[in-house]
Amino acid sequence: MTVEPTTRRERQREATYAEIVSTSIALLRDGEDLSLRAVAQRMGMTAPALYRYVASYQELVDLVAYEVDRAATERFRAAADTLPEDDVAGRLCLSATAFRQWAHESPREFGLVFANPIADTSCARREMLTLSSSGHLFTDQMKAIWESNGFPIPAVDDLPPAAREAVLDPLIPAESEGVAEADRGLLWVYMQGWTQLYGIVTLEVFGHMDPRLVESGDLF
Amino acid sequence: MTVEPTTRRERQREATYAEIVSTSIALLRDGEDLSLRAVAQRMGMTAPALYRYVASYQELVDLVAYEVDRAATERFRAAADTLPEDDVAGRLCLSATAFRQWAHESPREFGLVFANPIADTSCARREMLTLSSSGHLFTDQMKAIWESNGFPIPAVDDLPPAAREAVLDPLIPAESEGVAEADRGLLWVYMQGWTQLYGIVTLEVFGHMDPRLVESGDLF
DNA sequence: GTAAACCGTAAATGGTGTTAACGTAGGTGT
DNA sequence: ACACCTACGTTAACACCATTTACGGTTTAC
Repeated sequence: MTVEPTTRRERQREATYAEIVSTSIALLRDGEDLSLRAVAQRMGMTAPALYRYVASYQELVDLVAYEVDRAATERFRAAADTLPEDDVAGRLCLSATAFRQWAHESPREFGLVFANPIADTSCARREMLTLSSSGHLFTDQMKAIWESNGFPIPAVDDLPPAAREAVLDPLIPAESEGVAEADRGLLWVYMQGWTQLYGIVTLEVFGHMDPRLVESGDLF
Repeated sequence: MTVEPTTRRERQREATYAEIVSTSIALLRDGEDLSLRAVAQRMGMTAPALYRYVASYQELVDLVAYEVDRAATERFRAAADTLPEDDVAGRLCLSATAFRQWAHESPREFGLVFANPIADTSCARREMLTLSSSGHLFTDQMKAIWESNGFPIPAVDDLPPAAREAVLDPLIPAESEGVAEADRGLLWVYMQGWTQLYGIVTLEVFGHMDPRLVESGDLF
């Protein structure tokens, strides 16, 4: 990963940096809400000290959101791993329902990651977004299905111009690596599936959906 | 509507009640964020006075969200009214794109109405939700299309059990009035369409979607 | 060994929602 | 017409929040 000229000071710094994030996550898990003061207090520090590590409250939120996404993705991956590797469709299905279940168990975390404005602050997450964990997982699984099933994907030339741009030069979590340009139509169907899953789950989590709709019309 | 034993006092109360909401909306429109103090100041009052009218900040938010939804729905309806009444499909399409455009123009208001948790506070909106304006508009338009086109809808007996419950006894904005029980499959396709539209728009507004995807794979 | 960078502190500023105690006008009952 | 009471507003205070400033002590580097 990163080079490690760990000059002890940098190690210590990195450690508290990690502790800040983990403390924040613990805070959320305990149902309290995220604040600089609360995080600092749990660490035995005062709030202004955190400004040595993060530039603002929003930056802390972005950091935590990234880590939460990373951790949650592990769950989605683990859910898929209960099936053999060749059951590609089943694996995606399990990951998707794991995503939904996670969202319902921890709506606050879900809101943090997936229902927080990103664009306006030109924040630290714009860069992180391109390498978002959950996005990578789902595109990978999508690719696995396609390589196995060979289900039909739209030709990249048949896409609307804006869509063609978007799949050829993605700004959004999508593992474009390893997908030939001609097969980028795959990303298009990924995006459509993702909006569907995201829409359902978000409506449910925010209470805009009938709570009695459990496992029915999921992805596909 | 309501009976009107307006004893002058009640009229005055109702007036300031309305002023609170309208002031809040004006506040949002000016880009400032909603707070009891800000609203009170604009009205020439002090913040604690507002507690004579709303029980908490969250209740104010719910009230404002409801009114914002009502006002926005007028826009969606007006957009549809640029087409003749028999172009039912075109009207829905226009309303949907108006919805999307509105969400982009006023993301704060959009977040207020559609990306705010409802269930946890067991709040005042749970009742309001059942008669949400935008939900009614879209179900009405859906019904108009179906009555004109007669496109295929799933039989209510073919639905998964949970879905059958939900369409027969809806908790969610859906104009079930005037739809025979046997035709409630219509509500099912409404919900599916709504999740799709909602998913796309929410992703876009929150910046999780490639900004270069403008008008492409909308509803249908 | 000395200078500089780093990391923490306390104090203060201005913002938030919310509660309590208090006055004062308006409408109500006799 | 008088007393009463309720509704509506005030001020003061509490607890919490992000953020800035100025200051002290360690750790590193030269």
